[in-house]
Amino acid sequence: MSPRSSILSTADARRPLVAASAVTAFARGGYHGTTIAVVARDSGISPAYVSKLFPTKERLFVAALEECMTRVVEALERGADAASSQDPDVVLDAMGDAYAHLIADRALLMLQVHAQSVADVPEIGAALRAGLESVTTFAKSRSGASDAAVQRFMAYGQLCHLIVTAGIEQIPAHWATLLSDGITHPG
Amino acid sequence: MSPRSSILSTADARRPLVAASAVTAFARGGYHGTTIAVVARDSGISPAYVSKLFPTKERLFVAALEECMTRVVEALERGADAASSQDPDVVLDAMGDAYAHLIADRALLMLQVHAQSVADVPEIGAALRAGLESVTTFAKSRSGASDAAVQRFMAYGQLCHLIVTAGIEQIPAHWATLLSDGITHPG
DNA sequence: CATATGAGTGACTGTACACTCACTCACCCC
DNA sequence: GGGGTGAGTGAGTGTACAGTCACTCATATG
Repeated sequence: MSPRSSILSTADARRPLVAASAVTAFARGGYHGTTIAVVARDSGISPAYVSKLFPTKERLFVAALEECMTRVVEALERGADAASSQDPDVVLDAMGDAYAHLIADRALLMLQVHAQSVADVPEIGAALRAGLESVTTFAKSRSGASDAAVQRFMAYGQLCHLIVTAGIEQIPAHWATLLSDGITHPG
Repeated sequence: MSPRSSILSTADARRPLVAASAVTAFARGGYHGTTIAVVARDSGISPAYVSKLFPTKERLFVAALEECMTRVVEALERGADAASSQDPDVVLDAMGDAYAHLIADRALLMLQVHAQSVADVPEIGAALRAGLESVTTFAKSRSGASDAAVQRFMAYGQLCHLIVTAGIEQIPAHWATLLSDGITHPG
């Protein structure tokens, strides 16, 4: 243990930390709207080193997205484990609540929306599909719900994304409450 | 450019044409990923003149989004008019089919996804909310369906956006068909 | 014809950004 | 203590792009 200001780490140890910073940074500005310099600042390292850890911006975004989708599945898992019964609809509901709780800070939600926006970049599209596959298959197999119920689960998840990104939950008009009704918000 | 080939028009007549080009251009690359020069080329005018017609890129995007949302409502209207009965659920279904037909070329769909992505830009967020308000209120009032049915209509619309942007419809796996099932695709 | 008005542009400016490279320095093993 | 390996950076480079401006020219009217 050197008492020195040894901030040295291994590249392999640093990469996931940078990916975690990238999640919040890209969530804020999207793919094109976020610079490597911002991710570097959030990570406490130089832009040059970010580029060394992730050879292209695209790869950095993919790493962030993978991190994001992993956290989503973990949240669903925790929700399912905490369900009051193992009835498929109850489990699915519990997953929905867990998801709503997870995205209270908006970062994981926004990143998914941004990813949709640039899914035509092949590597990003592939990562998005992989993430959706794990979410969907997990929701289906863990809950044991019908295909239709899982589809509905995902559909209302997407509606939730729209409500948050567009800021609909703060609108008092009837059309807005109609959309938000029953969608669990962050406190 | 040779003065012969230039066809003079009024700025007010040209603006909507440029907005229409902007719809497809922004749909392709999103807000940050699309340059004014691209819109200019698609419109057959110079970048400088695009900037004269729309003083900022932001305003240009807003114009495109407004055009987009207007076309969506018009499509819903046509769908409702073509419904086989005036039963609320039937009308809503007909609107869904009309929407699916409208977004066959993906441009109007992609633009909405891109708009979500940059909805934190105040003017764009406002335009998005305005568009969603007109879609939602129209769907509700024209169909006469329950709030819950309209909410479901919108939720599955969002799921449709996800399916198309992520390219899920081409995946033969079960998780993918589960999501796409019953969502009308373009031929 | 003379002059005004407005459409439309070429050339430019300032800036921002992804990525590179030569380099420094910390740590480890002898 | 000396040399090798890899962490980490400062200073660039090339490029792309939003917005500006002085200008040309077409048309309209007296």
